[in-house]
This record gives sequence, structure tokens and C-alpha cells, in this order.
Amino acid sequence: MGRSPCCEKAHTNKGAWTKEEDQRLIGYIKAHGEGCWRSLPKAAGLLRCGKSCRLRWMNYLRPDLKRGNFTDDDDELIIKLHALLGNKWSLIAGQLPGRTDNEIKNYWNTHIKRKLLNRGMDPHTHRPISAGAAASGLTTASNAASSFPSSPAAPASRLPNALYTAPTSTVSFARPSPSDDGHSSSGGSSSDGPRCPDLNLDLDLDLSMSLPCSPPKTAPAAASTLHTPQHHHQQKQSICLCYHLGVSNGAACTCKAASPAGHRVFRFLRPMEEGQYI
DNA sequence: AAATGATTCAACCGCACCGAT
DNA sequence: GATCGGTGCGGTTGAATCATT
Repeated sequence: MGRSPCCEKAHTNKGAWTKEEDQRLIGYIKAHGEGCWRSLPKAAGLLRCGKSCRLRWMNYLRPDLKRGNFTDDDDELIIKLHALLGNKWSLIAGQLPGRTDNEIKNYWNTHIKRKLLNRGMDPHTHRPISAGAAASGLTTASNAASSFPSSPAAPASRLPNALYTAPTSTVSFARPSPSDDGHSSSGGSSSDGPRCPDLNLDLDLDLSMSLPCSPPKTAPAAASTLHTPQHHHQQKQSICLCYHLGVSNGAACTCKAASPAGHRVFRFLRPMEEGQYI
């Protein structure tokens, strides 16, 4: 029973890649393109699992990867996107051209978590740490934050509730007060009342603004017939999230980057809630 | 200079999903 | 509708590197 393993483990290398392996992989993909990772190792003469090849290529060898430090702007964007999407690293990475999900995940765990903690924010909920447990009378948005995905099983469709259920076309998150930039746990935002008091963010989602990228033409029709989405692979039932985020145009929106295999039409998607229309 | 602890990040693992059959 | 193979994602691990004593 069960599935056959993705590769014959007894005959595959593991661990760090050598330069020779890298060159083989690069050479093969340059010649034949990505795709069919399962058969790639054999075709390329690599004693590696297909998944390992894919990971190496995606996270390290791809020519369009941006190496080097994250800027403060990157940090803030990641924080905002994490507040909206939770641990959906691939979606977050979709908004940071040249960055990989793995890189962002690592960066989050090693840097941004600490940064938020230093601000007195809970990196999971994006709420002030001391006020978090005591918070009551939560708004929709703060409910969304409190249900954030530390739970691996949390369906993606449940995550960005702040977006999904926002009663108006604009969702505003409280801006952290200057005094928060330290150890303040009083959290100026906690007294902001109904305006998403616990999400210490500065993220305005004005859906009435001029849209940076058009929603996919096929999405509305598909979305109109969808049922409850259960996962994040929703190209048939999704719209471009850039569209809703109001991400600046051009490079930031990588929605239209299709994978060589043509699986992904839009790279940055969010599932539609039932009954929701564009 | 050596030992120890902390941090970083590439890589692995298991699972879930999609498309094909 | 059920099953299977391929792929992608998120969580975790562990070796390498850095900082401190």
C-alpha cells in the first residue's frame, strides 16, 4: 500500500550540494527547462532525489534570485503580508521578487520574529504581547489575527479574514505609535477601539484605488461557482491578491509568471470566500 | 588559541493538492 | 468517483559559521 517513494533513497546523495552537482543541474535546466523533477536527476546524471533538485534550483540556483540582505522596506512588507497571510511563505515570497519562500521563512524565524518581539508584538498574532491574552471584544480583523496559523493545518482560506470579511472596501490597520518601537507593551493601538485595534500594522487596502493589475479574466467566472476553498492551490478559484492588496504595479506583481509546466498562472493568489465577488 | 554557546540557512521530510487515468 | 504520480508547501533539522568567554 501507499505510494512509492519519490526516489530510490539508497542510491541518492543527500546533504550539501557540490559545485559539480550544481553545474550539472544548471546545465540540464538551461538545456531542457524546468519540469518533470522526478525524472530530471537521472536525465541530468545526478544522484539526487527530484525534490532535492527542485529545491536546490528554486532556492539557490535560479538565475533570477536576489542575494543579499533584506532592506527595512522588505522587512515591513513581510510583516504586513505575514499579518494578512500567516505562514504562507510562498505567497509572501511572491511579493518579493527574487526571494524564495525558504529564504523568507528563515529570515522571519531568525530576524523578524525577534524584531517584533522587541517591539512588544507577538509574531504569531501581530498583537501586543501583554494585551493579547486579555483582549476582548475583538473586531473581525483581530479575530483573524488571533486565529493565525500557527496551526499548520489551518486552511489558507481561513487566514486572511481581515480581508475577506471586511465590511467596507477599505481595511485599515492601526499604525504603531512611535512609542511602540521599543518595549512598550501598552500598545497605543490597543486603545484604538473598533479600528482593528490589535493589528499593529500600517496597511491600507483601498479596493477602490486604481488597480495595479487586473483580476484574471477567468477568475470571476470561476469564483462565482466555487465552493468553500480548502487549500492554497486555488488557481481556478482565485483572484490575484495583488489586486486586493493594492501592491504597486510592475515588478512587485508577479502574478502572471507562469511556471514552465504551466501549472501556475498566478503566483500570488488568495482563495475567494463563498459568495464573495470582485 | 581553544572551548562553548548562539545563530544562520541550506536541505530534508511529510503532507496535501492537482491533474491524469 | 477512486486511485496514482508529480509537484509544491510549510515545518523541522543539523552542519557551518559567528560571537563570546
